[in-house]
Amino acid sequence: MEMEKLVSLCKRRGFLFQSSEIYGGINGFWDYGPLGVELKRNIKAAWWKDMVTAHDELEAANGAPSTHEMTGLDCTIIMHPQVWKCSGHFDLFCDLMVDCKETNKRYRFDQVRGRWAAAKGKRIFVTTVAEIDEEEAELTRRAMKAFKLRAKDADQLTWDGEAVSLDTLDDTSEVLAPDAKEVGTLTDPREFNLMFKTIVGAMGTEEDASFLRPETAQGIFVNFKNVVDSTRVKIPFGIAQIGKSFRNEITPRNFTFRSREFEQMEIEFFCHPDTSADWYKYWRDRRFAWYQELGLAGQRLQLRDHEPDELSHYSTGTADIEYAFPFLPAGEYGELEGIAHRGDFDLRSHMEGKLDPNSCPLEVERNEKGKPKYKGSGRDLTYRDPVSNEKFTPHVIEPSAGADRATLAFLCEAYTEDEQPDEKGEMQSRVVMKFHPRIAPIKAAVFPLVKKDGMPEIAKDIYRALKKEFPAFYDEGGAVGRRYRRQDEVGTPYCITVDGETLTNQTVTIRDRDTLEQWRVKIDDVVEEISGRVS
RNA sequence: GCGGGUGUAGCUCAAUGGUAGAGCAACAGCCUUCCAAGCUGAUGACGAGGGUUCGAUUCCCUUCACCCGCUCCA
Repeated sequence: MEMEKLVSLCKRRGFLFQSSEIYGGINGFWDYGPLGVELKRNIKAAWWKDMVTAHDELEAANGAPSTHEMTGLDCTIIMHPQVWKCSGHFDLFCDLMVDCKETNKRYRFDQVRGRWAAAKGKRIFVTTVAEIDEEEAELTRRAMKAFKLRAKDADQLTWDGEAVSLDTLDDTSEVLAPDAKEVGTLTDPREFNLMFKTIVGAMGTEEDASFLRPETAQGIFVNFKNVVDSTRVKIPFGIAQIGKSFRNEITPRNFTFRSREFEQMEIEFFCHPDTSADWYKYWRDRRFAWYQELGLAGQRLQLRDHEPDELSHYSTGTADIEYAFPFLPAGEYGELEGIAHRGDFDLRSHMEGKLDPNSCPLEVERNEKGKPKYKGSGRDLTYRDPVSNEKFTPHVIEPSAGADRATLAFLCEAYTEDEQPDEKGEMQSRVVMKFHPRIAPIKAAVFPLVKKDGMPEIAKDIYRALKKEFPAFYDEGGAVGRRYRRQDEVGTPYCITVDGETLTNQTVTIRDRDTLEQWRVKIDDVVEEISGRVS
């Protein structure tokens, strides 16, 4: 399926629009139209129901180490700025970057290190981004090459000072960029804010700057103690949240896949360190099955465990649930959800101060004076087990899903072109959105076969009864075949038709979107019949 | 951020230095007793800004957006 067909259908039928379209649009922002909002709401509602409200905490789920509880939360988009400093986002998301005009590569200004080198009467600042233990060898290799020195002439190369970070230099005109052949190809450092910055308070200044959250997770961590203290939940338990997050993506692209404003569905699951590995496996498999149950059952969905070298130092396991979106090259997958074992990194960071993710065991990152680089809250976020009386910092399993990406995947998966016979028996192409009935924006449409003999009145009564239970649609215009096709294109799973037989025996036909099969049910049973199939 | 391409009606496309046509969709009506594209009618567009020109949708510049490749994907 070509992506343009889906994009076109999404606009034509009101699933997705470009944000601010009448003004030319704005890059990285998308609006959900009348049908899109129903689809996405259904996906979020299914997630919330399956993960939170319908969860059975009295019995251990299949594959789970024990019973567990689930609860919800909804916190603010703007939070105390210290949250982002301790979470690590401030350092990761607010960087000075330099670009190399020769190689088009981009580097973090403070991560490029180099040393003044001189030979043949010239002096340049040779740089590298190599690991610290390879730095000296790499600098030497690059300097020799830059001065066109052979190995036997190594003694002609002289160094001036120790290797330092690039951000200690005033200008970059004599810098040999890490991958460049020419000198002076780096741009001036430019601020790269991947978090949206805003000012809190009408009279606020830069000192009152805060950020729109780049993930919903931190709101859960900072409320961990509130939830434990205000409810009777006991570990193991999870806190779920659905909400908007914002990232100033460098290259928003691929329809809604990488948007600057997006919605996440996240669970932070808190458990004892000893059982955390089992819980990680449980969530990984459970979340994968969730997508399959809602219709992403084919080869395009995959569960991929991260390679050890992909993992953060503190994570003992991370897996991505990925979908082969049609806009990606063959064989490539895009992330729908990541399930990460995060250890005690987050809670400890909010207690003690930002931890250095590269330290092992994890230690607080410190500044030149030996003080924590970013001070934590100082609050005790440990947990005391009421039975064993053991006190520990819970470990966290984080299934973090993108609601917009899931919506897009369901749209892609649903889009189907098939051939069905017309009234003359000739095959005609048909576009049908094969949504799982649970997430279909409209659950049922009601048609009078023709506009006479009281059929519209009967159809309208059925329509009203259906509408009390779920989104339904009434249509009496044009040939009935055309009305069926219209519903196919928006993925309505069932069409109910009032015909001549209805007038004599009080039954109507129900037509299945995918098979086109029809069967008759009594008017009084229609609501129950459809309800049983769409919830 | 770099390079290439594109931008005309809701969608898919056409034409033109003298303000634009079609098909489908949508709307009203007719006809229709089960799988769109019969009939009649009315509606609807040159992404934005600037320049050249008597006159720009057309040529030029800028900008915005989308697509492809690179980069990025924390």
